[in-house]
Amino acid sequence: MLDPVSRVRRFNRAVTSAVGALDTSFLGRGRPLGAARVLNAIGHGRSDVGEIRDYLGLDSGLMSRLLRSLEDEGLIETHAHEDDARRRVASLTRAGKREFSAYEAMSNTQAERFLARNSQREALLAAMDLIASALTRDRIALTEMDPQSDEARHCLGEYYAELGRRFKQGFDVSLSRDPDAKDMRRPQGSFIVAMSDTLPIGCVGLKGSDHGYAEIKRLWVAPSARGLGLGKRLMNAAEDAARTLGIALLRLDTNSALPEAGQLYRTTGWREIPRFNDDPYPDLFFEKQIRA
Amino acid sequence: MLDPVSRVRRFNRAVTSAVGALDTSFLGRGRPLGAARVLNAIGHGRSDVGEIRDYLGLDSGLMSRLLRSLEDEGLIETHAHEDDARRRVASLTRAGKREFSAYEAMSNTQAERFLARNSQREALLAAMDLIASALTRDRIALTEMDPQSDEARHCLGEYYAELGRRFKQGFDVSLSRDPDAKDMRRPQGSFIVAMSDTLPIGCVGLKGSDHGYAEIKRLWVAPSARGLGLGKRLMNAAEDAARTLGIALLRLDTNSALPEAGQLYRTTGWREIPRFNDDPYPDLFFEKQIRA
DNA sequence: AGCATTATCTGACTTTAGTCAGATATCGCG
DNA sequence: CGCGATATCTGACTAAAGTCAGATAATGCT
Repeated sequence: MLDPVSRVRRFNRAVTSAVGALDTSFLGRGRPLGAARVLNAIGHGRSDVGEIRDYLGLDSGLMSRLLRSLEDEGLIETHAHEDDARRRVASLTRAGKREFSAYEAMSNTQAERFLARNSQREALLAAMDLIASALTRDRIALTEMDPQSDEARHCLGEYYAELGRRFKQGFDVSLSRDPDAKDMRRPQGSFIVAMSDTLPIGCVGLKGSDHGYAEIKRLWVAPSARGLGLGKRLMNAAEDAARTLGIALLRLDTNSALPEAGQLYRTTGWREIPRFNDDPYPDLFFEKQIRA
Repeated sequence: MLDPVSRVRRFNRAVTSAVGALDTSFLGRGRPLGAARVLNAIGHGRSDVGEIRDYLGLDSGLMSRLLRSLEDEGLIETHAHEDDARRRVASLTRAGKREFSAYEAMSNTQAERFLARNSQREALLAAMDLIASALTRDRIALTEMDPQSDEARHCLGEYYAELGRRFKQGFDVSLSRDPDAKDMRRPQGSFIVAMSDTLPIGCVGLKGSDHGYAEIKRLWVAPSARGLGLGKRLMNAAEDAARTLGIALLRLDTNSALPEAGQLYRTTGWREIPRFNDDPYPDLFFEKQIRA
């Protein structure tokens, strides 16, 4: 049982039984699993009834009854949607929030126990990130975000750390031409984060300027998400953003110590040009004309 | 959402939905999940009705009805157990085997598709092994096996490959004092493999001799299973085997390039002794007196 | 205003899963 | 042989999940 397929199937069996255990523990709060799932979906911020139904894959009749039962328990309230009175919006009552926290606490303890029982903590977490990214690759969402949001700052931190590891001389942001956050916000520019579920796994910045071109900055993909074509998706999104901002010419700088980046640019219509700034880190410069 | 617990929970969500997808595809064969699970348990070699019931955690009434429905479909037959007519033994009919293969094919294709869709194949497999080992650590079974079984040879192959990587001068089995398989079979000795589900993840050999002592050889734990105390469990099992064989003195040789092994021996009652053989690879020698 | 579309809800089901109290047959052991 | 233990089965339930055909109400578009 050593071939790749058997290994995947062994993994499936192992997680199936672990997942089953969590479901069983959820039953411990005296509520059927279906109702518990709806309650948790609402707790995690999914308020729109239709959205919850899609997310959980429920029939509309069933969904309606589950909502009713949670309402009867006094855990949720529903209101008509502001802009469309056909739609309903659910929210937790005070009691619902308590109940939701109890489920959250169970999930958290279970996760903590798993981590505490095992000594290869960092290796396990990296393995989990990798597998989760592979499993959810079709559900990676690219979202425009503020360059100073938690998600963006996480990505940038990881990006700088990686440059520090990969450049022979290390990397110090303060020596680099660090773009101003405001140049990566509309209307000057844009900052796009790739989210897999709740985890930021990649980013790219579009930095506007008044030199007649905008720059692509801080393209980063988490190690656990490489090989999924995410770099290309981020670059496309950045180009789309540039188009909506009426920008026709893009430039970027990079370093030959990051060969996969250079490779990506060369195969997606970028053209090498002479140095156009005095940042000490980059040694490769590219330009791309985009058409609206 | 970057703290360890959130990462574990993101992983949980990702695999939950993947596992759910497989369950749904199992429904595609027009049979409720419960019946499909019983059929697959039988196909995987679990024939005893009680064993299946335990494995799947079913009530005896429910189990009985599921068996009956599979029988009505003509997929299985049940007979009284040879030695105990109260127990029943189930087996697949020809049609049952066909149906089972159809489920197997679905599981295999799903696994293959997952591997094919992702480029980091080896990294993914290693991550899956690691997580599966961590999740099933309580269910790792140590089994005495023939040193020439597939499982044993897999372990030995991995062991030699690892020595090759860790010894500065590499490792060539033919230069080492490779123990004869027959010295690691009863009644001379023993060979023990640690199985996690169907995957061999560790081994140890007990090599009998006529010098008044036996040797511990080929202690190996798969990288994905380190940190679970498996080395110690394997050593204990080998000592137990020695006791049942009436052996009172154990020796072993090892190399200082494998510090975790030396550490294990020192903390479990082994005492360093002078070189007792002319094998070119080891540079550390230990001995342990065991009491019956 | 009229009408097809959309979102949700209600009522009337069926199927699946699970529970529990006996019934039946066999076994191990004195 | 007799008796308590064990393995499975049957019947009679309940609960949960899921299905489906309308009903109701609001919306978007002409």
